[in-house]
Amino acid sequence: MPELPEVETVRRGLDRRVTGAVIRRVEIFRDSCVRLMPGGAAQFRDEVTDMTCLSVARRGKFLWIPLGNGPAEDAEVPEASLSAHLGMSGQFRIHSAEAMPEPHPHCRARLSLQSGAGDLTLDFLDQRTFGYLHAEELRQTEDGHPAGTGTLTPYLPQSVAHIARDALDPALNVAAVVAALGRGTRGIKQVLLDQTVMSGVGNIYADEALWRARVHPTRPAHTVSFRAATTVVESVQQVMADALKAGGTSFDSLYVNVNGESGYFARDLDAYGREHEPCSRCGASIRRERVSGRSTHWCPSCQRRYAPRRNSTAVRAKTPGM
DNA sequence: AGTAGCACCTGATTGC
DNA sequence: TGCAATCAGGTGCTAC
Repeated sequence: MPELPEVETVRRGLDRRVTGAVIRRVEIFRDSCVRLMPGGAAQFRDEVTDMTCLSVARRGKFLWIPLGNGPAEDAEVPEASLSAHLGMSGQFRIHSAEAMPEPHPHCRARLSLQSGAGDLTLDFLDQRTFGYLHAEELRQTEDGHPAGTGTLTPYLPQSVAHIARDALDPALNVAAVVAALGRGTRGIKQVLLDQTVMSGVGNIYADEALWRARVHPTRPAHTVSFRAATTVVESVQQVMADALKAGGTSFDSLYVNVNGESGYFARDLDAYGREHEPCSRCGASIRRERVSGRSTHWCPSCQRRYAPRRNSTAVRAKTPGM
């Protein structure tokens, strides 16, 4: 499930049942679900089999399980990382050995785990196959803070090193994010979606945060004031915290937690998916338009499109309406 | 350096 | 009814 609140819901579900368990068997049903490893599925199987899951960690939408050779102790230096990204449609499902169904048609991999509470299977499902698994090395974070949510250690997988800390990370450098949101020629929504500035924001919560902050999604970043950019960051943090409380947003069975259950935030969305419905703040009709390939929603009354100030000497092209 | 565009996939839904 | 076009919540590579 794509954005931060959904991935965090999955992380919590995994953490409760997987931490401390030992990976005993790996079945790969579709080789291409293992990426970023020269040896592919076979190498993945070799590197994770018989390793212990020390914890389940997350930064933005990236998940990883620090692996060790002995009993689970999150304080120790992990030997390796079992890393995962859910892409657009990835899911993890956990079943106890007694109640294990046949693998779902979209099941790409199944891990069999031995835990203190009994044997489990961990299925990785992914309809659109943009998600993936891999095993890799970890490295220390530069700031020495914990690498993300769900780990106390500063050890971060190599593949996550280029991703900024996420919106709900206490170690996030908010001032740097605010500065970045006010820089460049891209629209502010594009900057919000840039995972190297601040991670975890996807298409739904970008639209929601900008609606809350009353900022138009295509407004060029360099025209956004310090004050407005600050409000945008705070709105991102608030909307994600609200969504997390509701167990994330889901529209259908593609987006569920590790037990296959849906979250409830969809009914609390104010902009995303509400084209032609009245703005819950002012009543104007919510608009939708494709902006660089992504469906973008906003209130044309609360979120004014940027219109450069008229210049008496220059003749300007007519700016399109809202 | 910063940014836009496209490629990577499957499946459900919409429109002719 | 059947088939094609369109849409879906992400990331990363390439080329300008």
